[in-house]
Parts: sequence; C-alpha cells; structure tokens
Amino acid sequence: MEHEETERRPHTGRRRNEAARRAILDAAVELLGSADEGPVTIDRIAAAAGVGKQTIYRWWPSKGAVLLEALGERAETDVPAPATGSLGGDLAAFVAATFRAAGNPRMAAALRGAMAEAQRDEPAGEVMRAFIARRRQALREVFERADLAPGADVELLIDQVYGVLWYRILVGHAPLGPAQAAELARSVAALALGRQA
Amino acid sequence: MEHEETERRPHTGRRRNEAARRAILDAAVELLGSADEGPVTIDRIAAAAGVGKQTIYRWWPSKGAVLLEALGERAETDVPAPATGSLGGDLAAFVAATFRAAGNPRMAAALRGAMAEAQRDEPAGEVMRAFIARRRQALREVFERADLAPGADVELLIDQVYGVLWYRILVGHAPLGPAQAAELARSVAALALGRQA
Amino acid sequence: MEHEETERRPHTGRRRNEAARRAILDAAVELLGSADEGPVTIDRIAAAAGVGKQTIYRWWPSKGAVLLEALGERAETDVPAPATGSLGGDLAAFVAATFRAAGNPRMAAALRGAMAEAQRDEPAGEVMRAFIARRRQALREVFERADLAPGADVELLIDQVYGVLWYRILVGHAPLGPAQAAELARSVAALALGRQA
Amino acid sequence: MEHEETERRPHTGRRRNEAARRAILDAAVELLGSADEGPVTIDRIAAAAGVGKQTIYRWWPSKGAVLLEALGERAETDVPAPATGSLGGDLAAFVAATFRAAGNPRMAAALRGAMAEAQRDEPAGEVMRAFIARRRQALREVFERADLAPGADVELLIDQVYGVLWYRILVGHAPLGPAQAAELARSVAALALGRQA
DNA sequence: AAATAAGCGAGACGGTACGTCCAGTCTTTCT
DNA sequence: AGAAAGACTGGACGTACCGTCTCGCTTATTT
Repeated sequence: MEHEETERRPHTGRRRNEAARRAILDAAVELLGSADEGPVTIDRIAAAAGVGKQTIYRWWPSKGAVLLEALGERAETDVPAPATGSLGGDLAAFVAATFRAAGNPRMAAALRGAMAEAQRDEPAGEVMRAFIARRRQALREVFERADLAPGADVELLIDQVYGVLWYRILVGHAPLGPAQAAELARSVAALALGRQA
Repeated sequence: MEHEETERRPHTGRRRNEAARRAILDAAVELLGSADEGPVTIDRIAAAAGVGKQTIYRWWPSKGAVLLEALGERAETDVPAPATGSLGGDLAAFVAATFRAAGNPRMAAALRGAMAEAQRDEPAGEVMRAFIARRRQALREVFERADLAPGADVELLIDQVYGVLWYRILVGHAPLGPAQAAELARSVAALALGRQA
Repeated sequence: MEHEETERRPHTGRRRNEAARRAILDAAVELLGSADEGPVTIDRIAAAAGVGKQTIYRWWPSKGAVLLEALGERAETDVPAPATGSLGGDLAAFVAATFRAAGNPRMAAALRGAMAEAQRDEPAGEVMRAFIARRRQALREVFERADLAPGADVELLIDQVYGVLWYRILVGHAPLGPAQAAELARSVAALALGRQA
Repeated sequence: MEHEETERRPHTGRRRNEAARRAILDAAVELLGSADEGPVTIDRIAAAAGVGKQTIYRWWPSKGAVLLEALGERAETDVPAPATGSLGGDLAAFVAATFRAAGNPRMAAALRGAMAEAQRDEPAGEVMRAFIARRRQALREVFERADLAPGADVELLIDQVYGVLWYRILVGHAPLGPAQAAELARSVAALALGRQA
C-alpha cells in the first residue's frame, strides 16, 4: 500500500487535492477487489490512500459513492465502443469486453459490493444510477447504429444484456466467460433483428 | 454431531418452538417491507417477534439468512405454477405473477435488502443461492413442459427472465407492471420457440 | 423451605437424588478452584456434575447460593476447634488452620468468587452471612474459653482476625502463610489479654 | 509504521476530551451509588455521561476499571491526612474520616460493587490494587510520623484497620459509626505503641 | 398392575449486558 | 487554509450467561 509516493503530494497545505482524489479512488478499487482481507471500510481506504478520513468526506457524501465513482472510471476505459459494421459483430464485441471486465474476480467483487451499497445508501444509489445510465447509453448506441426489426424494444434489449450480466455477478450461479458472452450476444441480436436465434 | 446412533435417545430437551420460528420470519418480512423506519436490525426483529436474540442466532447463521428464508417462503406462495397448455400462456402467467409479487413495494424493498445482505454475508449468500435455485427450478419446469426450438438454452432463458427482473428491482430504472411482464414473456417465448418476437 | 404441611399427601413421586446434590456441590468447588478456565457458570457446574440446570435451581435460589453452600461444607471440616489450654495456643492453632485452608489457591479463588457473588445477589448474600456467622461462632468459642482482659471487645477481636484474612484474600497484597498466621494470632492475643504484643 | 521517529510529531489529531472523562467518572459514581435502580452497565454509564460506549472502552479496559478510578478520586478528597500531633489522635481522625466516607450508603454500595468487580475482572483487579495501595500509603504515613514500639509491624497494623473496614462493608454484620471507628483506632494504637488497649 | 406424582438430563426460551466494529463528524496540529 | 491524525457520538453486531420453561424418561408411592 504505502509505496514511495515521495516526490508528489508530500502533504503540503493548500489545493493539492487532485492527487489525493486519485489516491482515494485507486485505493477504493484496490480494496474492493481484494475482498478476502475483510470488509472495505472508510478507515482502510483512507489509510491505504495515505489520506485523512475527512478528506474523503469532503468530496463524497458516503462510502458507497466513493466506491461507485471508482468503479465508473474503471468501466469507462475497459469497454471501448466497437464498430465492426454489423449489429451481431458489435454486440458480440461489446458483450465480450463487458464480460471480460466484469469477469475479473476483483472487479466482480467490487461490483457486488457497490450494488449492495447502492441498495442501502441513497447517495450511493444515485451514483449507481448514473453509472448504470452511462453504461446503458454506451450499449444503446450500438443498437441505434443498426437496422432493428420493427417493434424491437431497445430498452428491453439493453435490460436483457445487463440484467443477465448483473444477475450472474450477484448470484454467481454461472461463469462469465467468452462462450457465455457470445451466446448472450447471439440471443439478443436475434431478438433485435427479428431473426431466429 | 449427527452420526447414526439412531437407536437410542433420538431427542432430549425442549423442542424448537415453531411459533417463535413463525413469529421471527413474519417479523422479518414485516420489517424489511417497512424500510422507511430505519434499518432492519436483529434486535428489532427479535423485539417485534417477542423473542430473544439468541433464539434467532440459534437457528440462523446471520441476519441475512433470516431475511432470505422469510422471503423464500413468501415467494413460494405468491407465484403458483401455471398450466395454460402453451409455453406462451404459461410464461405470461408465471412472469406476470412474479412481477406482481416483486412489484409490491414492501416485497421489492425486502428483496433489495436481502440481495444486498447476500453480497456481504457469506451465510446469507448461501441462503440466497438456495432461494434463487428454487425459483429457477419453478421456471425451468415451465420450459420443460414445452416443445422448445432445437438448440434453445434453457438456463440462458431463465437468466433472461430473472436477470431483467432483478436488474430492474435493484436499479429501479423501469417499472415492474403487467405490461412489462407481458413484453418480457413474449420476448423470451420467441427465443424459446425460435419464432419471431 | 418445604416444611411439613403434613396431613395430606406426605410425599409422592421420585425422591431427591442425594448423589446429584453432592455432585453439584463438588463440581462447584472444583470449578471455583480452577479459576483459570474461564468463569464459573451454572451451565458449567451442571455439565461438570452431569446434571440438568433445573436440578440446581430446584434446590438453590441462585448461583451464588450454590457456591457458598459448597464452600461452607468445606470450611467446616478444614478448621477443627483447637484446645491447647491457652488462648495464645488456641488462637495460633485456629488462625494457622484457617490461613492454611484459605491459603490454598483453589480455596482462595473460591472464596473470592463467593464474596463477589454475595455482593450482587441477595440470596447469595444471605448464605454468605450464614457462613460468616458459623465461622465467627467457631472463633468466638475460642475467646470465650479464655480469661480476657476487662473491656476486651470479642466482636472486634473476631473482626480483626477475619477482617485481615478476607482483606488479604480479596486484595492479594500479602501472602497467607504460617508466619503471617502466627503474627496475626500473637497480635490479637495481646489485645485480648491486655498484654504487650 | 512506527519506526523510531521519536523526536518529531509529539501528537497529531484531536486530543482526549477531558470533559468526557469527568462526565464518565461522575456518572459512574452516581450510578454505583444509586444501586437500587438496577445494575450499573456500561451502556447506562455512557448514556448518563452523554458519551459513546467506545469512548469508555478507548480509555479503560473494562467496566470495573472505570468504577475504581472513579472511587479512587472520591476517596482521595474525602479522607485528608490528619496531623494532631499524637498517633492516637491522628489515627482516630483518620479512621473516623474513613469510616464516615465509607459509611455513606452510596459510597458503601459503590465500594462493594467495585470489590466484587475486582474479583472477576483482571483489569479491574489491577485498578483495585492501585487504589488500595494509595489508601494504605496514606495510612502508612500516619504511622511513620509516630514513635512506634520496637517490633511493631506497620503492614499488619494497616491490614487491621482496612481489613476490619472492608470486612464490615462487605459482610454488613456491624455498623460503621463513629463509636466503632474510635474503638478500632484505640485498639490499633495500643498495638502500635505497645501499650494496654 | 395401573395410575399418579414428582425428580431428572437435556436443551430451547426471553432477557440483559457485554465488548467490538464502523459510519460519519469534530478538533488539533503541522505545513 | 488545507491536510493527516485521531478522538468523538451513535448504534448494530454476535456472544455469553442467567434463570425459566418444556420435553421424554425414570423412579417412587398410592390405589
């Protein structure tokens, strides 16, 4: 945890806050991922980030909000928008990247903790909804590029992709591998295009 | 403990008080549902049930386990197995009943709380998996009565039904009304039968 | 307690099990003595005696009462009344025997626990006062056999013997050896006889 | 973490709240004294002091330690060191003040509870020994000012004063009035000076 | 011999207090 | 003025005992 952060952010007063903000988010993701070492507490995030607790509460309203913002940043970079030219291809690429990111055990643990937090903590719930909305928008754009069957309900299609993903993350009854991603993409593409799965 | 000394002394001492068990489960659902009055604590469940805390901990490993067992019982009675003669009809009936039960604000609050609990508490997670497995089995039987398209993946179909349901319960971005139930049922039936949605 | 309401129904049913009573008292002393293995609880006494808890509560009003009765029996046999012919000799013998009994680490632990119990539990307090009174009476007889100085206050002399003993048992700031016994006996004898210590 | 940076950083962070410390000790004595209203619990001390439980456990190892520290402070002020010029006078004054303080029913109840606590709780026992040692030292100074008989054992004399006191507090078989104090002082002075009582 | 009365070991029960842990806030000191 | 350190209130947690209350069984007395 306490690597030599020596040169930057030695703790001087004044507006040196951006480095602290980064350290907090990084520590949060780090701790969320390594779930075996006990629960993720604010004290532990602060200690890992080399930061006072008050510095966390200055910028985020609650523990859950920190965790979700940390995850949001991560997801953004892990799932780039694909453009293969066909809905089937785009969907396959998108779902595969999403499953790959979420299938990482540390990330899965983080998402589970974040979703649990969002159920209890209203500020965290808000951050979760924003996070979810951004992810849905990314997938929506995939569908909007395509020539969908008449009557296809894009919101339901999005729900079917993310619903299956979250359901599996939270319950853990099925793996999140490439094969599962492909099959889900195929199934949803069939619904979208009005063709046989 | 339970090695087979069967023949002698099958049980000594006072028996488990079934009335207390019922009171605990009922109080748990009751409190989970009325989430606005602060968090659901073991002390409050015990007080509401007129029971000592130890009596709860004697029979359940954690708070979450109590809540989930309570929910499991409730779900069992709220969603009877349908038999309309067609997959479309059965599925429509099943999903409608499920959405109706889960759409009840108290039940939804209870399910959200229980799923959150399951993420943090390993014993609760186990009970949640058992609960989920029972619900999946009920839906599986609906599919197994029908003449599915070759290559239809029943487990994925089940995931799509419950995935969408849980995703909406937990994120709250879409209602759980009869119209939504019907549309989801139609969509999954199309996948199952290999026909156009 | 259950005196003879004689005429009707002299006694039906199973009789009190004397072996159980003995086992309970023995287990109590045993556990009181071995203080290192955690606190002496009713459950542990019952288990050690091979007896149900109810059997203890049928015959004693509280935990403390059991412990004190157990100790009382023990003390009775450990300190026989001496008769050396002189107050100095009798007192020396009596105090020496008392110190020897109370100096046994197991016995000391038992006495400490019993006195603590007596402070919190009224029934135990009563048993303690009875126990104390019997011990005082034994010592009083030693003084009454002697030719005391005029104005010697026997009750105060008794207090000085047992006061020093209990004080040292409870606080543990000084040993309870033969030398200490002899010195205390000499000091009190001097007071009693109105001579120089 | 804590390598020897000794020289710098004498203390960071919020300081111990002295007002809270006082409130806790005062509440403890207050509750100990009014023993009729049920047992003295940590929760009740905390509530009466307007303090979180953790603040108590941060500074004292157990309930008994709190009670004893509270009593120690009280005793210090209740029994000032006398200086009448003679051992008999000093002793009479000291014992009278001590009996008066301990004879107060609230104080007596508090002392009984504290001694009981000290028997069960090792940390409390330690605090009790420190308390006892301070009281003994105060009395020892009375003796050391005087011209004692050769061979007088000061420690035994102290034991005889406090032994009788504690014995009567704990067993309750005799009052703690001025007459009793005077008689005890006279008796111990006689032993100390080697004269007739 | 059957009926009736306890006593018994086992162990679940309602309660109460314990001591621990975290969240989120407040305060002190250092830079 | 802003940050780290860390004490603060509050409140839930899960554990430990107490003393009571059944169970199913055994042992004695009465009919």
